[in-house]
Amino acid sequence: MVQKSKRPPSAARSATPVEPKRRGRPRAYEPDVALGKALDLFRRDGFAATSLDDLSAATGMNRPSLYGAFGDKRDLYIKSYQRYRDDARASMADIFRAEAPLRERLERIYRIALDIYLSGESGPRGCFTVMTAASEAVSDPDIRSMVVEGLTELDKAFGICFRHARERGELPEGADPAALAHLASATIHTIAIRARARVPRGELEAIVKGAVDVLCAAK
Amino acid sequence: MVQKSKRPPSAARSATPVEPKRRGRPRAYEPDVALGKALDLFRRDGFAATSLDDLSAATGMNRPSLYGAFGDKRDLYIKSYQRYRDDARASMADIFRAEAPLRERLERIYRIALDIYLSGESGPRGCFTVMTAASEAVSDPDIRSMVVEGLTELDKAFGICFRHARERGELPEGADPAALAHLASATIHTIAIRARARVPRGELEAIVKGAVDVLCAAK
DNA sequence: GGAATTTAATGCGAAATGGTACAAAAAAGT
DNA sequence: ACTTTTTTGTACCATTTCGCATTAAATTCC
Repeated sequence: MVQKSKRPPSAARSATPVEPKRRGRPRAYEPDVALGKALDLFRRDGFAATSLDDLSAATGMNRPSLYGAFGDKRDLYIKSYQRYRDDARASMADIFRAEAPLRERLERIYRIALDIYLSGESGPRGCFTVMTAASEAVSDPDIRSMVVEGLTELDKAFGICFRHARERGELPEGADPAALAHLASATIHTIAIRARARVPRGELEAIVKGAVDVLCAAK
Repeated sequence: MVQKSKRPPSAARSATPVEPKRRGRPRAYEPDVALGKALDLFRRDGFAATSLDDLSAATGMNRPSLYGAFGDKRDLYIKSYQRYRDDARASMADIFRAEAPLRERLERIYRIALDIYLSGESGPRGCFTVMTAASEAVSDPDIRSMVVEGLTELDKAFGICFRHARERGELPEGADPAALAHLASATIHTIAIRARARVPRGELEAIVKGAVDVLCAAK
C-alpha cells in the first residue's frame, strides 16, 4: 500500500495523454511513481546494497511485477539512473538556456544542485552519478558510457555559459571557458560528495560562494 | 596461496623491529599485506559488493582468520580505509611540506593523485573516499567522521599552500586562499570521479592543467 | 456469460552471504 | 614427552538474495 490507488485522474506524468484501453487486469502501480521510488533507494544505498525485497517494499510492487515491468535488477538500476539524469537535466535546462549574467546563472545552478543533493527523508541523497554510478562504471560499460555522457554534458553546458560571458565582456579575453567549465563541474562534484557526508548546507553554500567569486573574476 | 611465504626477512613494513617470539602457531599471513589486498577489493567493489569469500580469497586468509585478525566486515572496511588515508597522506606529505613555487606544488600533488586513482590491475581504482566511503557516510557515523576529516585535511593542506603563495607574492593580496583551496580539492574530486569512469589520463591531465592555470592566476 | 489477456500474489529453489563452532596443526614453555 | 597457546582449516548454520514457475484475480473482447 505505498502508492495511492487513483486510476481515473488523467496521467501522472507528461507523455501519457489517454490510456488506450488496456486489455487484461489493470496495473496496481504507476510505473513512473514506482521508478521514482526505486531511484530513491538506489541513490541512498547503491546497487549492491539495494535488494529486490527493498525495491519491492518501496514501490509496492511484488517481485514478479517488478521484473515484468522493468527487467532484472540491473535494468531497473539503469532505468532509475536514466530517470535521474532526465530529471536533473530538466531542472537545470531553463537556467542554462536563460540569458542572465554569469554570476546569477552560476548561483542558480548551484542552488538547484544543493536542493537535489540535500533532499531526502533519511539523510542527504547526494548525486546518483557521483555516489553510485561512478562506482559501477568501472565494471559496467553501459553505465560507464552514461556517466561519461553526463559528465561531458555538464562540462559543455558550463562551457557555453563561460563562452557567452566572455563574449559579453563579463570575462576578459584571455579567460579559458573550458578550464572554467571544468572547475564549475568540479564544484558540483565536490559539493555532491560533501553533502553525502552530511556537511551542513551553510558550509556548502560558502564553498559555492567562494567558487563563484573566483570563477567570475578569472584572469 | 596469495601471499609469499617468506618469514625470516625482517619486517615488511616499518614498525615491526624484531618479532618477540610469539607463543602459538605462527601466522600464515602478514597482516599488512592482507590489509592491502582487502583495501584493493573494497576500493574496487565497495562495501556491500565485496563478500567475505572475496576477501578471503584475495588475502589468502580463511574467514575465521580474517575475523580474528581484523574483526567483522565493517571493522575490516574501516581499517582498510584508515590504511588508505595513511598511505595517501604519506605520499602527499612531502610535497605539501616542501618549499616550492605554487604551480610546481600543485602539479606534483595532482600527479600523485592521478597515480593513485589510475592504478589498478582490473581498471582504475579511483579514490576510496569519493567512491565508496562517501556513500557509506550517510548511514555510518564513524565512516562519516573519517570522510569529513579527510576532506577538511585536504582543504587545509591546500589552504596552507595558497596562503604561502600569497605571502610570497605569487598571488595578489586580494586572493582568497580558502576559496582557492576548495577549488583545488574540487579538482581532486572531479578527477577521482572521471578516473573511475575510465576517462584516459591525457584528458585528466588536461583538466588538471586548466585548473592549475586558473588557480595560479587568480584575481 | 465465457474465452482471452494481462497483471497480482504466493511461494519455491538454488546459490550466496556473514558469522561461528570445533577439531587439527604448529609453535613455545616446562 | 607433555601441556599451553595461538592459528589454521573444515564444516556448518541461519538468513538473505535473485530469479522464476505457478496459480489466482481482474479486466476486455466476442
